[in-house]
Amino acid sequence: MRTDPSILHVDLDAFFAAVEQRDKPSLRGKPVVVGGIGLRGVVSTASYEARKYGVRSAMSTAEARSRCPHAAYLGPRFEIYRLTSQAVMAQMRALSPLVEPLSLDEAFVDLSAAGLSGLTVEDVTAIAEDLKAAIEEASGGLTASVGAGTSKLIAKIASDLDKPNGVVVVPAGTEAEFLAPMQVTVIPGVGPATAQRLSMAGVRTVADLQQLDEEELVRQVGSAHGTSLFRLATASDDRPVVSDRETKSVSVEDTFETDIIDRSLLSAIGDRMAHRVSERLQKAQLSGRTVTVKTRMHDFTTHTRSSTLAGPTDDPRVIARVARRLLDDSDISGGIRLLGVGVSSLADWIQDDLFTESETEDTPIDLVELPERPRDRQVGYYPGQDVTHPQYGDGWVWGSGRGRVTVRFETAASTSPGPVRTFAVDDPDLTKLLHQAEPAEDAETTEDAEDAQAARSTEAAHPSGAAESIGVARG
DNA sequence: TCTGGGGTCCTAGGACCC
DNA sequence: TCTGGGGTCCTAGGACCC
Repeated sequence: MRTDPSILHVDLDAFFAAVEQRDKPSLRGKPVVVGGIGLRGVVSTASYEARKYGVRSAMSTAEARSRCPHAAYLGPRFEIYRLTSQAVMAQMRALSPLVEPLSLDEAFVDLSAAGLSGLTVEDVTAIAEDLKAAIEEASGGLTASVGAGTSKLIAKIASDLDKPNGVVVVPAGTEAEFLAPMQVTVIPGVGPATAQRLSMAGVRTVADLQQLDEEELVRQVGSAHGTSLFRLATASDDRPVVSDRETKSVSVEDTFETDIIDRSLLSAIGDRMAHRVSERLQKAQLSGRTVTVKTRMHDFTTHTRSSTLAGPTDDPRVIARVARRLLDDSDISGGIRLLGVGVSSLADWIQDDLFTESETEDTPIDLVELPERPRDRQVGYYPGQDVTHPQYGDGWVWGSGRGRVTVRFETAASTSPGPVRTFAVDDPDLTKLLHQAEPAEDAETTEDAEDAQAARSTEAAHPSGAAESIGVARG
């Protein structure tokens, strides 16, 4: 066990909202809510001004709007947050080489790795104040709250006690009494379900927890959880600060504004998600063996289907193919509100493509998958088709019918959905992008003839014949 | 107008092998 | 023919975190 409070936990105050207030001076001092702004959005971060009205993280945006109608409601700008986060993390790394980021706005810093020892409460307080000043300077005015103690648990809990813009250092040797009066839910990992079980055993505070013996705790909440909870409650937490934790999975998911029943539309969306997962795997130089498809029903019940390949892949076609098969095995009757595609069992190397053949052996799937035949061919658009518009940029067809086509615009790099707009099918501004998947027999119009031509040239560029069914022309 | 999106870790059961 | 244990891998679901 450490003998001085050398672990810091740094937590940026209302991070997303604070960045927006930094970049838009008119929002300073006003309620700001960052999160999903659609029908089914939830709040990511509320500024302190908005919290006065009861707006909280994870609350539905609809409820937030009713509590604080005059707040500014903003969609998240993750790229900006990421850059700001990097600048902040750099300040911590300047203090100590051992920094463990937990998210964009939180990190542990181990001062002992900086060669600092025998630290008093006054020493650590001064270090924390200096760090806060450096963070404020480097981030363009963001404040942080810092907790310090002899362990991660103590530092983490301490950083929450004087928010925003505070510093709390817990002296070595006082940990158990520091924790004792607190509710068990202050311990990270104790959520509603565990709290409920513990309360049935008469445990509400950490002091209650400290009275329980380990075997009893394991009986209540299971082996792993019970053991770790017992250690945390008695403040015997010697978990190290770990600077590079490996990624275990990569996934993309989307909740739809309204439930989707149409299988061909879901397949097209699933293909897109597979491509985005692949892009992120490739960027991180990762590949994985297990593909998972997640569906959430109208009643919020959630199901996953997964399939493990013989070797790792980052190939969008392979991920899309497996995902499509898993989705075909899923019950979507009644419609689904969410679809997700993920890859896990990650390796930092990519096996040759050989395994792919054996994987698909028992479930033959055409290398070039065409979207199912559109139900409404006379409109000339089908779900998933790539289009472009001079004003809105590149997008893809979300749905069509009755002489109109609905398009979702999003940039390839963005993970968040863009705007959805509806056009007349003969709108001259809406152009079909060259697309592999358009069946050749439909090459009646000039555009379609170009499509067929493009399909052939795409074929030439992919001698395997395995051009993506979706997204060929996307930048 | 209920309930996001990105993750991590754990459990439990079945298959399969020794 | 019956009875078994242990280990590993895979799958599905759940709790939890920011």
